[in-house]
Amino acid sequence: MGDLAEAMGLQKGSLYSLTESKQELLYETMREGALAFHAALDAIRDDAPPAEMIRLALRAHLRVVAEQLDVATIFVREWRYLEGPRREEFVAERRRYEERLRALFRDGRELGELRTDLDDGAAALLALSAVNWAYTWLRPGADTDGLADRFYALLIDGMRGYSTPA
Amino acid sequence: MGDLAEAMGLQKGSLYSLTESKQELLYETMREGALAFHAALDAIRDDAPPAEMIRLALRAHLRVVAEQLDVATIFVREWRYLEGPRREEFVAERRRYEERLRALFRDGRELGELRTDLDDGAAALLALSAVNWAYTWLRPGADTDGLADRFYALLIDGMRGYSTPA
DNA sequence: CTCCCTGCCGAACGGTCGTTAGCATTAAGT
DNA sequence: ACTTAATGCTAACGACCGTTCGGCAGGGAG
Repeated sequence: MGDLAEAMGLQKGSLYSLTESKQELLYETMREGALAFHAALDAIRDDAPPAEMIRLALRAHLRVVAEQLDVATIFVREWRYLEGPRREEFVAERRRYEERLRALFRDGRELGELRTDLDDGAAALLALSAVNWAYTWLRPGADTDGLADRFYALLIDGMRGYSTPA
Repeated sequence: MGDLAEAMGLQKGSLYSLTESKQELLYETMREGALAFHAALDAIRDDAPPAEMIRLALRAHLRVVAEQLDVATIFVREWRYLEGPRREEFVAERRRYEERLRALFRDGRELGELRTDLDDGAAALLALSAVNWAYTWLRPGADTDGLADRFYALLIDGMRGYSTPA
């Protein structure tokens, strides 16, 4: 709170006419993160084939991380300092997001675009790991679309064979 | 330190006849983590083909995470509270580990087992993201070998086509 | 011009936490 | 038996930090 006040040019105590508590601040930032990630996912066209949806979802997620690095950091790392019902709300929110991502892989399998023996749980976990870890190395201004496409290519076509024609 | 003392059945102050400071404790745990990860990588047979090396490296890493979850957590998340030269030492140590992993992908490409247009930087980053994120969901006692093999299969063969015959 | 509300200040409170210092106890070494 | 060292306890210090509270300034409404 001291650092925040200094950055705002205020006294420490003056913050409490703007927010209720530090927890509340953390909570609101978490909500902002959840909103940003879900909104980014909402914004991609939902009439694309499943694999393309996955590519766009990776782009959307990485873009949020790069453009709102502080919010993303809260959403990925600092959320665990939330207490009580606010923490539970976060866990539910994140589970919902992960489920949306997993659904993309399940659709891809069921609609025949991805391999029929795909373990969509592992696939979603792998993709989520990549994007969740991104806050540690992504720098604002990076070419997130290019990065997402590289990850997408690796995930879809693998590292062994050559890419199958589109 | 209070929690630690309580867990050891000691008074807070008594810890300081066993360690120099909290920083020192954090530093030693980080060293233990670095040692464990490197040792696990050393232990895999180095005469295997590159792709197999990657599979074994994933297994080795996940095993360390599951068996020494606390140490792995320090190595992945808490290291940033290290200060001064100890922090720099960690950064160098981690870079060395990442470089070792990246070399596996480079070898795979150069020796012809992985695709010739492989971006080994992105490939290593993807693999590292998966294993680094593991501390958030891996539970002790999990089947880490099976998990590693699932990740390996996804990374190598991709999610689209069927596995190429061995 | 006055009243009141809002925003901020300044200071202090209360709690937490890492750390230190001095003392008591015990076991080992010579 | 005397020294030495190790081990842990008690108590307290000092710093940090989130939060509270009384009061002051200033600007808009009446």
